[in-house]
Amino acid sequence: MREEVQTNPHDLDEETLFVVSQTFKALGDPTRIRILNLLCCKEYSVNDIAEELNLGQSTVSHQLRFLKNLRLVKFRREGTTLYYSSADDHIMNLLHQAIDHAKH
Amino acid sequence: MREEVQTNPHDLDEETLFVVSQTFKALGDPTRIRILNLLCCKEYSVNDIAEELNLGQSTVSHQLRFLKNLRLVKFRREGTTLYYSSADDHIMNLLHQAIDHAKH
DNA sequence: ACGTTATATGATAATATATTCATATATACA
DNA sequence: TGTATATATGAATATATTATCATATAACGT
Repeated sequence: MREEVQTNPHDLDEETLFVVSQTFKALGDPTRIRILNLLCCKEYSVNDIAEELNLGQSTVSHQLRFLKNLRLVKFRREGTTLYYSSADDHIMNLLHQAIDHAKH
Repeated sequence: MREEVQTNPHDLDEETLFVVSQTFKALGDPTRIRILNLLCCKEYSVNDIAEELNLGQSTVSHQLRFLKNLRLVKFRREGTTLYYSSADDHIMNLLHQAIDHAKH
């Protein structure tokens, strides 16, 4: 028999809550928003992202790992260079809805 | 003449970045998600929210202030009781899209 | 004015997060 | 094998966030 934690019908189950909050947390940081927005239309190497957005290489790499763990980005290797691109159309769509909304 | 900080056409302006990240930050916490999700369909008093979600009164009040500052919720007074309800249909829509997405 | 109830606020402590620096790894090529 | 380049990683620090506790405020009824 398994624990039934969820008792209130108007509340969300823990798993959903975790996934949703993690996803929005990913979108809740300016640096990650800038990276995702950049990756909207084409792939970029780590260094290109750092240059385009004026960020440190390490910062970009750390944030890409974060986004990769959530499967929001993916990459492909070419020699020593890794080309990152967006991986979740649905979440990218949410992001752009919010950006459009923010711009009025 | 004013400072032109934004030089890269693929990057977002600071104002948009701030609004978007703040909004997603609001949705990036389990407690706030539960509150917003509860307020989806009807209004609740602070104490009712606390009871329904098994949270402290102070916690709920603090989070409601956060959400109110972002105009994601509004309230109406009746005697000593404040009834809170959701105030931004667009953002509530984003939230429910993400919840549906998370539930597969 | 006083007590009661509902909510807000301020301070604190615990935890999480983001960036930076230094260094490690991995691939390519001479 | 040695060097160069691209990226990843770990540690440390600074900052932000969250929940809790105690207390304040605000409205109401007596």
